Amino acid sequence: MSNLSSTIERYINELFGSEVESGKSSVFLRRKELAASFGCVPSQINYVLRSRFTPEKGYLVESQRGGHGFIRIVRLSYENIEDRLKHVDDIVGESLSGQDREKILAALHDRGLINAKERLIIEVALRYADELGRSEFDLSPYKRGVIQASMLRRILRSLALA
Amino acid sequence: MSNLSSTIERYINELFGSEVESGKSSVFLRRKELAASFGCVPSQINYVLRSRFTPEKGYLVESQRGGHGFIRIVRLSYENIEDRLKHVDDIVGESLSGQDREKILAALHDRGLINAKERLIIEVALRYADELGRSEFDLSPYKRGVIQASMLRRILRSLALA
DNA sequence: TTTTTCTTGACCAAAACTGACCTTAAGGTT
DNA sequence: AACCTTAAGGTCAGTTTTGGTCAAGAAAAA
Repeated sequence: MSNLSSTIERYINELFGSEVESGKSSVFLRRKELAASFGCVPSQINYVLRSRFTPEKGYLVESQRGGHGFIRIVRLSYENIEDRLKHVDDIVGESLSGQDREKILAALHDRGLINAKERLIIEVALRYADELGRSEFDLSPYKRGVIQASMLRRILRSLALA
Repeated sequence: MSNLSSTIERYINELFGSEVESGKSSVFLRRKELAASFGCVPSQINYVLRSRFTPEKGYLVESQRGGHGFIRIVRLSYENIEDRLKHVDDIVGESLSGQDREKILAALHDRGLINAKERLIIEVALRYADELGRSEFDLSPYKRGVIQASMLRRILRSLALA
């Protein structure tokens, strides 16, 4: 529990403050300073970012090297995560056929969980994965469906956090 | 907080003014004057242009040496579909490294071509493809980059057409 | 015991900035 | 014209300042 990474994670979360509702808040860090203040090597910070502040969890991380470099963590809001997450596993099964895909995306769109543009992006990504699995890796339709299902689950999870 | 380059970048952006809707606006500079007014060497201006006013960010830079020399920065707009498609192919190369991915998505986000949520979806989809290519199919980093590049191209093309 | 997560340090990459040296254009001089 | 001078801007390599990556070992969890 009280390992360094979790401590640093907690510290960064405190930096975000308690403004739970704001749609999109962000925090700036200096890698070297942060590492120094926790008495660890700088790459430890990268580890924390890589393992805790991922897009899959609703965060975007940007950075700049060189003089006045920085690390910026963007959090895309944070509300009734539980509810929305619950839907995701309900809605997306183990494997997704082409027809499932359309039906599910239509349903998500209807329910207002995604808008038209988001639906388009997801659709294109899933179809590309399907096509690649067929033409490049010669996968069975079922396996391709499994891949699409996990990709969709990931996207929806990250969206649920966002 | 900010470095010189970013300050100069901001200044130039102010020169463009807020006429967001004029199809193709441009700005003229004298390199030496600008450098003098920011108290830096002239080549600093070239650095700012090279790093901030790139085609990827939607700009073209022209210049003329000699007496009455100048630097002209043109802000491009992509009104018709062909231009947008061409721009997509322009900025997404053959293969994408993890850093290319972040840079391109950040640039598209900055320019308002995608919003934070859309960026998150794309990011998660690309990362999933990358991870799958690595852990499931044991692909080389380059090949994984190729896959991500084509996936991103498809997504952006579909958005350009929409 | 096996697997996953954490931690570290050596090495790498990129951004910012500077200054010495190069190229090009305009306009005057011969 | 041909040449020279002056007034731009361009390039490049070196330095400094950050952050990034990766692999190996330690610690914790399963």
